[in-house]
Amino acid sequence: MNMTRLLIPTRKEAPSEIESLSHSLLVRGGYITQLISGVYTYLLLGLRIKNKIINIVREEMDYTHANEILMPALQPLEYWEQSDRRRAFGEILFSLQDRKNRELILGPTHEEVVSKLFAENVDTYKQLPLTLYQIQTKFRDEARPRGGLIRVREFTMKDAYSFDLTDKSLEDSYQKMVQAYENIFYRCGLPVVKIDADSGAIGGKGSQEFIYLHSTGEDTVIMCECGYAANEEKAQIKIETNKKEKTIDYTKIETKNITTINKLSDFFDLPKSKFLKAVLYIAKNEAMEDIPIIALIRGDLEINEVKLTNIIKLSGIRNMNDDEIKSYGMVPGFTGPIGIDKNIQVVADASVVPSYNLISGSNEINYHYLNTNYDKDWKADIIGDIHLAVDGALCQLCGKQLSSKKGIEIGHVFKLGQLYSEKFNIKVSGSNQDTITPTMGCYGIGIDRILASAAENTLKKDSLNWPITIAPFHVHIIFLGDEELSNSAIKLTIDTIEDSGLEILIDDRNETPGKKFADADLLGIPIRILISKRNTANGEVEIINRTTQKTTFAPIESFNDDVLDIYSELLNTYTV
RNA sequence: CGGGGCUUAGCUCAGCUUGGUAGAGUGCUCGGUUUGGGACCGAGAGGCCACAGGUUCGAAUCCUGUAGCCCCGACCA
Repeated sequence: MNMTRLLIPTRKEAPSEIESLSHSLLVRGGYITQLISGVYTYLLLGLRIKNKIINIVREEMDYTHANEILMPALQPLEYWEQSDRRRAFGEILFSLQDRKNRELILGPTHEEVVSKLFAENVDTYKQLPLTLYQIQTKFRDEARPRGGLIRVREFTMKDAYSFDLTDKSLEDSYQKMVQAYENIFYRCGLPVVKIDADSGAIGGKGSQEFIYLHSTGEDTVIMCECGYAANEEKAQIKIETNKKEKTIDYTKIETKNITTINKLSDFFDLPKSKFLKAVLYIAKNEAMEDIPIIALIRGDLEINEVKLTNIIKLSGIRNMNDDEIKSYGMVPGFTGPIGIDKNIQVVADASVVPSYNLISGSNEINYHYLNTNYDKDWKADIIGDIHLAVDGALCQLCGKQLSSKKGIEIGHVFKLGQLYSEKFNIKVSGSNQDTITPTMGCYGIGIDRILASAAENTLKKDSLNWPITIAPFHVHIIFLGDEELSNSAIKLTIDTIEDSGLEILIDDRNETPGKKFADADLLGIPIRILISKRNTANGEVEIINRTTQKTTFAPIESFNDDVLDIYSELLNTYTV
C-alpha cells in the first residue's frame, strides 16, 4: 500500500495529558486517537495490529476446538438481576432503555447471556465438554479510565466459556485454555507471568491472571525466586510467629498522644510485632445496612481489604471516619478489641492468635493496655488470613523474600463451578437417566491490552518495534528520491515480494528524508528497505532488519530473496 | 466518589497578575530552492479564547456556575 493513499497522521508531539510513553507513541504514530475519556478510534495502523492479534487468538482458540460465536452487546437487565450481579457491577454497567422502556445494558461481560444460551440449546451430556467463545466489544463505565488503552470504557475482549460434566473435565478444559493463552502471548511476542488471583465479582473457586510486568501497570504482583507468583490481593505469605511467652494479665499504661504503631514502637522500644493494630471499617450487608467491623492484626502487618471483604462476606467496605469511631464509643488512635460495643463484628488475622502479651489500644484517650492476649482477654467472630503481602515478606512455599512488581493484566482465567449453572437452571441429561448440572469456566483476554503492552515492550525513544507476527505491515519500503519510484526493475521485485504474501507499506510521499525516517521509526515495521540514488547507483537497495539492527545490501533485481529470508527468520522467533 | 490540575488555531503552547483590535512555533495551502535523520525563503488560509450567566463603556483576562479532559487516591469482572 502506498502512503500517499493512507491516513496515517503522525505527529511530532503528543497531547500533553498523555503520560505513558507507549500511549504517546501510539498517538504520535497515528495508530489510535481518543474520542472521549476511555474511548478510542483505531486508525488504519492500529486496526491492522488489532486484527492480527485477533487472528492469532482465533487460531489458538479454534485449535482447542472452542466454538466461535458472537453474542450481542445489548442485554436485558433482568439477566443481571437473575444472576444477582447488578449490584456487584453497580455503576460500571452502562444502562439504557428501549422505546418500550425496557431496561437494557451494554454488556461488560457475557456469563449471563452464555448461560441462557446454553440452557436453551444444550440438552444432553453427549454434547459436553463444550467451550464457546467470542471476540467482541465490551462496555464498562469505569470510574476512572487511564493509561491510554490500559483501562478503557469500550474495548475488545476475547471471552470464552467452558461447560463440563465433572470437576476433572473442567480441569482439562481449563488447562487447555491456559495452554492456548501461553501460545497466544508467545506468538504476540509478549512475555507474561501467570499468577494466582482473587476471583473478585465474577465469583468462582479458582483463578489465574496473565500479567505483563511493567511499571505502568495497575496490578501488584508478589513474586518469589521459587516460582510462586500471585496478585497482591491473593498472595499468601509466611509469618514468623512471635516467641512463646507466659501470658500476663493486662494493665493500663499512659501513652499520651502516642497514636500510631510507629510512635508506639519508639516509645516502648519494642518491635512492631509486639503491638495489636486495630482498623475500623463499615461494610454493607444484603439489606444495605451498615455493619461496623473491627479488624485486628499484628502491628508489623497491613490489612488486605480484599481478603477481609471475602472473609466477612459483606460488600462495600470502607474505613470508618473519626465521628463514626466515636459514635461506637471508641477513640481514634487508641482503639482495641477489649470492652467494645457488642454490635461490632470482630475479625482477627491469624497472626494475632498465637501472639503473646501484645500492647493494644484501650478505647480510652491517651491509654493503652500492656499484655493483652487473644482468647484470655478478647475473642474474634472470625479468624483468618487478612494480611497484605508486601515487598520483602517471606514466601510461604520456600521462605525466601518475596518481591513485588507492577503489571498489566492481559488475560484472566476462572473456574466458575456451578455458580451460574444453578442461577440459570442449566441442566443436561446424564447417561444414567439422571440430570447433571454442568460446571463452568470462563476465560478472558484483553485484545487492546495486548496491543498496548506489545508497544510498551518494544518501544525505544521515538520508535516502536512490532513483532513480525502483529506488525501492521511486514516490510516498509522508503523511497528517498522520486526518480527511483518509476524504476521498473525495482517495481518488479516489490511485486514478487507481495506475491509471496508479505504486506508492504511504500513511502512514496514527497517528504524530506528526515521526516520519512522519523515516521518510519514511529511505524515500527520490522523490515525496512531504503531505495535512493546512493544505492541504486550500485544496482542495490539497502535492507534493515530492525530487530537485529543489521543492514545488508542486495541487488535491485533480487532483493526479494533477502527480504523473505529475514521474514522467515523473524517469524521463527514467534512460532510455538 | 474524595483531592489536585488543565481547557486560547488541526497539534504544542504564550497572552490573564495590571480588562482596551487574538499571538508564536509546528502542521496545512501556493510558489521557489532543497533531499540519507523531523530542511530553507516568500506568500496565504485557519479562532464562539470550553459553555452559560454576571460585573464593566468595554472581558480570553475579573466573579459565579456548568461541562469536558488529565493526574493521585477509592473502586476495578
